[in-house]
Amino acid sequence: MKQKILVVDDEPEVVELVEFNLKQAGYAVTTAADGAEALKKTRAQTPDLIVLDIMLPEMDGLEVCKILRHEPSTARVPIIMLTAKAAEIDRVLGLELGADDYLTKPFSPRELLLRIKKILTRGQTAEKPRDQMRFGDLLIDVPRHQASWKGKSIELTATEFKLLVMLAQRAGRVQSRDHLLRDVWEYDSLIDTRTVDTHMRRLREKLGLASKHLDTVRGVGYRFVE
Amino acid sequence: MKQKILVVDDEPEVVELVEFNLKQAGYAVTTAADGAEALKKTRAQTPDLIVLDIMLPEMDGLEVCKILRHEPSTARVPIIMLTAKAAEIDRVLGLELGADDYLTKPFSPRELLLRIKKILTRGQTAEKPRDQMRFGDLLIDVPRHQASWKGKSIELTATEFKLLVMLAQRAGRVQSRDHLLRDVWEYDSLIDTRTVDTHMRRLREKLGLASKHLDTVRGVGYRFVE
DNA sequence: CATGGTTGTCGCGGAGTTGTCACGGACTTG
DNA sequence: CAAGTCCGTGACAACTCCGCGACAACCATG
Repeated sequence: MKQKILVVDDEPEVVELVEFNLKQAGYAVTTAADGAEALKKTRAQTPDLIVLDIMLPEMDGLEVCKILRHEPSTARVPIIMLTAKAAEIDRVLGLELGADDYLTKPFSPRELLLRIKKILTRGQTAEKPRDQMRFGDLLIDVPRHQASWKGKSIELTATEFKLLVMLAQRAGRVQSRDHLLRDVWEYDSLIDTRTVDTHMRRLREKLGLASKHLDTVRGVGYRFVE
Repeated sequence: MKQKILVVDDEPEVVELVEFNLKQAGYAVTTAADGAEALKKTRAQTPDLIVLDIMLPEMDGLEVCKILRHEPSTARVPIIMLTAKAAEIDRVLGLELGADDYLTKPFSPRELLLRIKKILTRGQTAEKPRDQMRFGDLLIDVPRHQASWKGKSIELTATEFKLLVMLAQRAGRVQSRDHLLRDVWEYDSLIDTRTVDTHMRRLREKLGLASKHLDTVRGVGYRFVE
């Protein structure tokens, strides 16, 4: 029994790219180009997962997400959000819409596939809320925008916090400076990649002992280790 | 839109009792008498919740649960387990099948209803707005449209009050200016985000000491702290 | 249409944050 | 082991962000 995935985006190229890759990977794919269509198709076929762009004509992705979450029959369908700008992630997280994951454009199809698999194979019991993460004594609470070590809160600036979250959410995997720049800063920013270093330093200073989670991978980038 | 519940038990009396009570409470109920039937009906209609007896002929409830959890389209359907003996609870828990709750027979229908409601209303993100909130000496009464500090009422304008309520209802979580604009001022108003600042200032002035609850999170937004 | 209250905008200024750069140590490579 | 690359560090200047005072637009009410 193939798993059904609904892809929602108003850019045909994106839809096509994603559709092709997902079908390749053995999923049954349906598509929608705007919010209304997305709602209709979701209700009709209850897909196993939805890939949902934030920027949509008329009704945007956040709105769609909200509505789906309020209808019992669709409340539990996992949703992966696509955002063009890193800044939008704040809104996704802040609204607590319960998106199961998100990705900033441009993204590699492989990356998307990985996340889809992760969500679909985890049962209901498996790791749930991504908006709060604990690594030993280090606690990261995204909606509260607060990190703490052994219960004592750590004061981080906006960028530092975002950087930490990005690293923690991809714990284990190395993130290149370019990648981090794209995700933490706006993706076409003209910022020097060495700037990331500086922010890592400041982040490490403030984290104190907890900075043991932040690994430098020489020649590649940084990695969050558990 | 009625929520669908599937009741699985091989004792007709139990099924009848539960079915009656759930229908009374406004749910759409289907039933199954054994494991195979349960699986078939679940796949066919994706109920919003399943009440599942452990003791079943042929394939028992634990088995059913396991199978459902492994199929993506059903993995997220909440399950309440019914057990005849308290000892069986250990098995339910031990197997980590991810039953969302359990009940030992004999149980009161009211008890079951309570648990069902609890499960169905959670997850829908539905931040049910409380109509009265207290934070220390600060009292916020939404229907009366009134806030008070140590019993003394605070005169707030319409916007100020709405702003306060929005923040308080999401206490702890940071709200970006954009988000506040969307919620307090309807939708895609063309209002400058800096306007939020001004209103925060006025709100703080009027709240006096109570304004300690209103945190500024630089670069992100505002947060109500308890 | 005058009045009083409410609401959105603007510009200023200080505190805090952020990006850059140059230096030097650490690690890699041949 | 010498040259080259890469990263951590300290310092600094530019900038951003938020609180504030002031003001004009708006709106209901008498």
